[in-house]
Amino acid sequence: MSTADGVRGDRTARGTRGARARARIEVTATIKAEARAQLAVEGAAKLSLRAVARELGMASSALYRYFPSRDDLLTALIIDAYDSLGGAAEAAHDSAAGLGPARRWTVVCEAVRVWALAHPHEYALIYGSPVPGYTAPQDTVPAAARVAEVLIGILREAHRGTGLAKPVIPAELRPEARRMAADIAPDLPPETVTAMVACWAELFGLVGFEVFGQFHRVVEDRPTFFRHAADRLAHSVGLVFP
Amino acid sequence: MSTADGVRGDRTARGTRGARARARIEVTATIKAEARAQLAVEGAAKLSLRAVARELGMASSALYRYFPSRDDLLTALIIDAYDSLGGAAEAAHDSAAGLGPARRWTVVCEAVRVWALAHPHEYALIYGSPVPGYTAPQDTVPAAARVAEVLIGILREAHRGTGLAKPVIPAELRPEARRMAADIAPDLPPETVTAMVACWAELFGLVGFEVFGQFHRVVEDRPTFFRHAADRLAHSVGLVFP
DNA sequence: ACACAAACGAGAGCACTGCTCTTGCCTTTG
DNA sequence: CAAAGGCAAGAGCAGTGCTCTCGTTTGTGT
Repeated sequence: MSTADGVRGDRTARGTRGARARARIEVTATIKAEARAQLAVEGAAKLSLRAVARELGMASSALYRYFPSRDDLLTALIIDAYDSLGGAAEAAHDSAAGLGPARRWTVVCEAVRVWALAHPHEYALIYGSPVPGYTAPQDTVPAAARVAEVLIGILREAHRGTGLAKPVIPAELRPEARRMAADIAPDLPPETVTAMVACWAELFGLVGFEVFGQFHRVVEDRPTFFRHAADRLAHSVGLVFP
Repeated sequence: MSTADGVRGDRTARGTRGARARARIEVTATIKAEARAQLAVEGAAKLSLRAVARELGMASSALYRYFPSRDDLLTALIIDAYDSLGGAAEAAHDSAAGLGPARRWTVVCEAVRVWALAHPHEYALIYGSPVPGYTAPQDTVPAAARVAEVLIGILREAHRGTGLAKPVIPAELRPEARRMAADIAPDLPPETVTAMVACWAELFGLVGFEVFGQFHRVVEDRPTFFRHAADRLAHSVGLVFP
């Protein structure tokens, strides 16, 4: 057999064995780190492959061995950003293990907000206008779902106990609610899943408005405002506070 | 006096009198129109001054007589987009004059959604990542407030009648709520204004998720889903359905 | 009415970008 | 050990935003 390790016929860097392959993933990580640093300073629009290469002391053309195009570099950064945000949400959830579902919901929401404020350009990359070709690459889908997964987990646990009220839904939304529940969380009531999807989007509306400056001269005490808004979302999805 | 018409010493195009000034605003409009056309096709990232000039049959350098930089052109487009969205919201509100406040709220929300889906790149320009220097120019503030103004008008009218329930707010949010109410709508209860600001952000979270494809393979019957979400927002801000 | 100044359009040019192609080195592998 | 292929570098192309200069046109104050 031609490729000894179980990797399909990638043209470059098959496997992680060997010094060369190791160097490759290390260089890839270095490039991403430098790109992320420039992203944090200038924003996605001004991220320049040549500037990254210059800072790394290599020829710009050499960079194309690792990322076929600038958009592919951006896509890699997008996936990393989703991962970082997902990790932050999961860490916040774990750190609040002792609290009830409603409190944990708020904690996770606040973690999303804090992460977004700490990484505004990365947040813009994933929840602002999609900069590359306007259609999100399929690779980003699983990474994007991690925050939602955390929220679903909270609802699932509340559903097993008694801390979950079932929202009301009009008849015309019933079929869609059943479809969504079957796809997302078959063990939860369709009404809960529907409300959760809406709250999910609304959460990022709140965070986005703050990160992008839409609350400038409108909301001043933003932590308090957000905390209450997250509580309202929790209530709206059916979580009850003790 | 040196400048006859009451305009301060702008270096270019003082006043609207004269054939030259008229030609100037016409050329300005033509440039913006062509830029908007390219924006709709390619998105803000790929909007090119040279391409606009090429399409208009003029030298690229001539374009700088009308817009000092590419970012200034984008800023003009941003203001126009805010204006267009605000106009759509106002038109929807007027067309629903006969309905009650809660119904009108939903109608306005749906108008925002429809406008955003019809002008995705312009929506991305104003509510996605702020492409130019990351701080929104002050000129955009009044234009941005128009949608919020429509929603406030609905709440104001409901408040005069009996169609507005007062949301509940924790004590720690009281001062901020009073401050917001004083700034935004002193004639409305602080609780209402606070809930309205949150709903405002949440509305654009819902719209943004749909426009930017975050609902891909999650929500299918999006009009119905959104209508119900808008109803929930109305309920959450205190509007009661008949 | 005329002259002056401002506004204008066009062209050349600079520094920068993403990306491709070719050339030579060097590690890995059969 | 030799062939193959990953790798880095350089040159080069087409495109970009933006500046500067140069005639020309147009409006206006004396």
